[in-house]
Amino acid sequence: MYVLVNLIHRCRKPLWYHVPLHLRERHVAIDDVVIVPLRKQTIVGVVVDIRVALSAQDRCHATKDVIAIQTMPPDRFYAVFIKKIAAYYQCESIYFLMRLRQFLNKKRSVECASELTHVGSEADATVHLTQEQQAIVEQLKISVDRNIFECSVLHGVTGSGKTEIYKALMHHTLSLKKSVLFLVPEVGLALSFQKKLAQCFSAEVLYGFHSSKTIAEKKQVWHVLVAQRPVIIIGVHLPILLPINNVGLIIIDEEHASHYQEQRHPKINTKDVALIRAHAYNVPILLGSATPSVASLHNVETKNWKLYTLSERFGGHFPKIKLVSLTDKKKRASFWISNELYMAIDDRLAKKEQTILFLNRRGHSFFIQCTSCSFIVRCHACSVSLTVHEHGTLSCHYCGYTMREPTLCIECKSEALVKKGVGTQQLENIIRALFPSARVARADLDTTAKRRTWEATMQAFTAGDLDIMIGTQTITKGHNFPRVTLVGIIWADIDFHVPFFNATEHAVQQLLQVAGRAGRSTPYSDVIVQSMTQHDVLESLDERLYRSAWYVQELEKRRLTNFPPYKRLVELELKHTNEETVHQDALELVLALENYVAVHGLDVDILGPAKPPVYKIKNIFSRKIYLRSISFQVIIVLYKSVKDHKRPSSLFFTPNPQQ
DNA sequence: AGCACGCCGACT
DNA sequence: GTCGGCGTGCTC
Repeated sequence: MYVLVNLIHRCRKPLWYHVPLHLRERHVAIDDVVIVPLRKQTIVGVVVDIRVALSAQDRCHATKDVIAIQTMPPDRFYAVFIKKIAAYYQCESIYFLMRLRQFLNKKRSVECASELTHVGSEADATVHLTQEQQAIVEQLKISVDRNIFECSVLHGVTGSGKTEIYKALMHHTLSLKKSVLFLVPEVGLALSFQKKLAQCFSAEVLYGFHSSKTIAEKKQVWHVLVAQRPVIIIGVHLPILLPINNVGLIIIDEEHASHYQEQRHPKINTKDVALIRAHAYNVPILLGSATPSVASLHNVETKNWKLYTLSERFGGHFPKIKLVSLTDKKKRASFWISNELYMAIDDRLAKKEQTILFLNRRGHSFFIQCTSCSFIVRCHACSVSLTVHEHGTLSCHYCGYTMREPTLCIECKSEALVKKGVGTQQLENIIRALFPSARVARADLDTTAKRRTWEATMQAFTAGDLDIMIGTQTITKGHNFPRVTLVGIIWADIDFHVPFFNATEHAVQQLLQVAGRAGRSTPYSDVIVQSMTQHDVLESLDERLYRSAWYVQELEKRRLTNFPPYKRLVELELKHTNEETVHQDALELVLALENYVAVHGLDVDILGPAKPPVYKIKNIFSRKIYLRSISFQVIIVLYKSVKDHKRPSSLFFTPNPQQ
């Protein structure tokens, strides 16, 4: 017997292998995962065809033997699901299996890993719900019971207790012997949720599955899935691709987060894949957020998605929001701290209350420039300036390249080097100088290596051992600090002018998330929003007005500019080591696309080619082209007409791109 | 993806 | 004459 195997190796041609006698009893089938030799390596592949004997033309090579047939967790919908996402991302199914590679590889020894020994008391299963929460849970339970595909958006203002609803639904799903996929947009959140949920679920049903878990811990999950036990799996990207036969509910928390899209190609978006999975498995999916995405809210209007609202805070009250211009020099205590913010911080210190200072410094950041020749220290491999870090080093956010801070200008040898922009480190120094007696800490999560100190900072802040915490996006989500009565946003409009259709959406969501850290258990609290320019969005920066004011305005803007959710958008990215080559390829690709659209009379807009803001990463140049249409299927037809053209650059397809 | 093969430039 | 750059193409 022979099998045709698609290799996990970006080897485009499937190859024939012989199934030796001792493996025949395993009844190899199409879509089975097998381990086969290739040259001197052993690699994983998927069976795509089976023959009793090979014809003469197929047998031109001496076929090698299959080494093993891999035991996968049983999952009757898995093959169909993988085929659907392969069609959505216009790539081969094998790419998705590559993400699960470490579980498929030879080392079978780990498969019989011993059961974890559980320590600690049995978890307390009681969940206390408000009437508002209880009513929502009862509605959602019905779709879990009935096993039907249903999308629900849970719009719960910050501090309204969305987690309590998740908990109740998790209990219910487990009681039906079904599993829950619980997804959050970053590892730090996955860790803190696991801690929180461990108080009401035993370690036998609660599993984390993400990059900060060891391989042994992940193998443990694999083992549990093979055994088909009903479990809760918490993660970011990977869990949505696991074969789980008994999924009963998928929960996407912070569903607005752009982080759900992976950074490397194919740029899988966990939320989109989860929607496809829920549909393929006929299970309900719950999308929770204090600031639901425009796309999800629009689906409530047009696609019969359900919308549930938690409009009251569990404890505490909503903060008072104050807008302050940063441009008036006379009104500043320091360059980045307005008088209003200074007075407010001073007031909280006197009252022994806590302050969060938020600085969003993605992209433009803290760099070194020469004042005599205006040279900026840049990365040699990426098209970005190097960022100033502690201990006199400069490093690149994209490739990690690090160098010592120069004392002379590299270009003109002048000594007139200045640090420009604002960074959390610099802000910390300013705050320490302004408030020498305050206990100040910084919580930015640049490297995963710093996770320990980051957690320690979070804990100290929660316990009240700190007065002021300075941080970036990582402090915007999830955490509950009861003693915070002041949130200062240093530079609110920093991201408003990013050239992407949903730039303001992401900026507003982030600002509301961080503003929501204030007043979790106090009757009063303030948010001071500092900005460089006047912006009408900032005027209505109140989460209670999110749907009634901001969303309505933003939706109208999208309609007028022909962007999602009114049109479907796909990003094509070309990459090559030579900039001239990628530029030529992009021009030719646009011509080919325009030609096909004209000949076949398709209703598709072709935007670009554009040189992206960061056009070189690790010495690879990039160009982007956007395809826009009412119909995703028409975009696919158009893409298929050009994807296999011969060109030096590699071409990548990203549906529903998130800036 | 690796790894081998192969065709041109630099060097003992 | 040989060493080694990496461009091209194959892997059952």
